[in-house]
Amino acid sequence: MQTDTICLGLLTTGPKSGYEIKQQLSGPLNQLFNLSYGSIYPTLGKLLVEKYVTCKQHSQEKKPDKKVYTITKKGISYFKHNLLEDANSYIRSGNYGDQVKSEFLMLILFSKFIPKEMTELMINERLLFTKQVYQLINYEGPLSNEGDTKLRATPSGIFIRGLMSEIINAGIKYLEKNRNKLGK
Amino acid sequence: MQTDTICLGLLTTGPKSGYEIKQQLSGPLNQLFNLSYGSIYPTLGKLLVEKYVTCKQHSQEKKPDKKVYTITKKGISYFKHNLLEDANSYIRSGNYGDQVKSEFLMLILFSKFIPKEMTELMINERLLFTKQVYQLINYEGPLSNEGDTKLRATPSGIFIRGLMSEIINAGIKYLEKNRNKLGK
DNA sequence: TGTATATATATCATTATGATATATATTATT
DNA sequence: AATAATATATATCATAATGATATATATACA
Repeated sequence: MQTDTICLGLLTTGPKSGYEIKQQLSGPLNQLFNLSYGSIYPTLGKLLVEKYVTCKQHSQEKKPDKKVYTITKKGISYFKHNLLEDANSYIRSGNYGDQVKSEFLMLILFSKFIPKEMTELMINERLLFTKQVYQLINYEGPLSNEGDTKLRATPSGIFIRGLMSEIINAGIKYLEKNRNKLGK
Repeated sequence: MQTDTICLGLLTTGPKSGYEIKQQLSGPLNQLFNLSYGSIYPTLGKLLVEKYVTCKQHSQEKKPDKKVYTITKKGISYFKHNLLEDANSYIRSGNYGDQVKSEFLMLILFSKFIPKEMTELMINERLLFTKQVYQLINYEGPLSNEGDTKLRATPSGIFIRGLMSEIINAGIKYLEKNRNKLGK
């Protein structure tokens, strides 16, 4: 899925800044699709030129100016069109897996070349991190991010949240039970 | 982790062609780190120039020429050095998560804009695919790929295989139980 | 007979990353 | 009280990676 489709998709739940789009993609619901600022900001610029979004500059007293983007009618139909094309090519592609780059698992794969205290440290940090993500996903209280709040209430948001929760939990449980088998 | 480090790391288990490196990264043990041919072949070229690997051209009767790369002593020490740097910066980074691009989950996230028969199809294909991956991971018989056979026997290979198996299984179980909740 | 898949390498336009720059407020540390 | 680090916010750009395409042959399949 292209960056423009993802940006527009996230804008369907309400106006957002580039910073908020990035936040949402790194936030509790997510880790489904990483995007850097270097691709988000230029994409929003292009979407503005092509009138798929409009932009309002909010000057805040205590923070830098915030550019809030709103999806247009043209943008919505463009998004829907792209999404259907993506769904079609996903089905036809024969490749139903995800694209993953796991620094952690590659380091574990080559862990026989790494001092075992270092590997232990890596596993400790990874466990702490994934437990935090697990708690964020299962957190039921109010969220500061509007987009996350809305997504959390939709069927797909609930579905994905549950899926991520199960997967992350399986990873935590496995790491805790089997980490001792790594060091031989 | 850079492409050169990964290529050298996979070559520590024995000589390989670019095609076999790609195979191993898409194979049963893996999906830990995707790399395209467009980054594997130029990287092997650079590693050859810098004498981190040697190359023997095997002309096969029925297939195109195969360039088999072997890691040198210089390559091994370069690999170990890079790996320790990567492990260090992983620990210091504060970012212990993975980089993921899941076309499937992004399509599910926006599934309210997709006809439900199409979403059903997508989920069916995804389930078939992940079940196949699960079987490949848990397959105990002989493997055609030498590198996979060797990796399967190492502690880190066994560890990662077990982890992937648990995670994939959690995903399958969740999808089967909860797919009906998506369409409302 | 024609088509699709597997083996095998290579290139390249387009896209994405990761680092860096800029600026300010708040929180944490020494 | 001073300093460092983190959070908010946008933007650019050199470098790196992807995804598509090209080339060539064999086998399996319909």
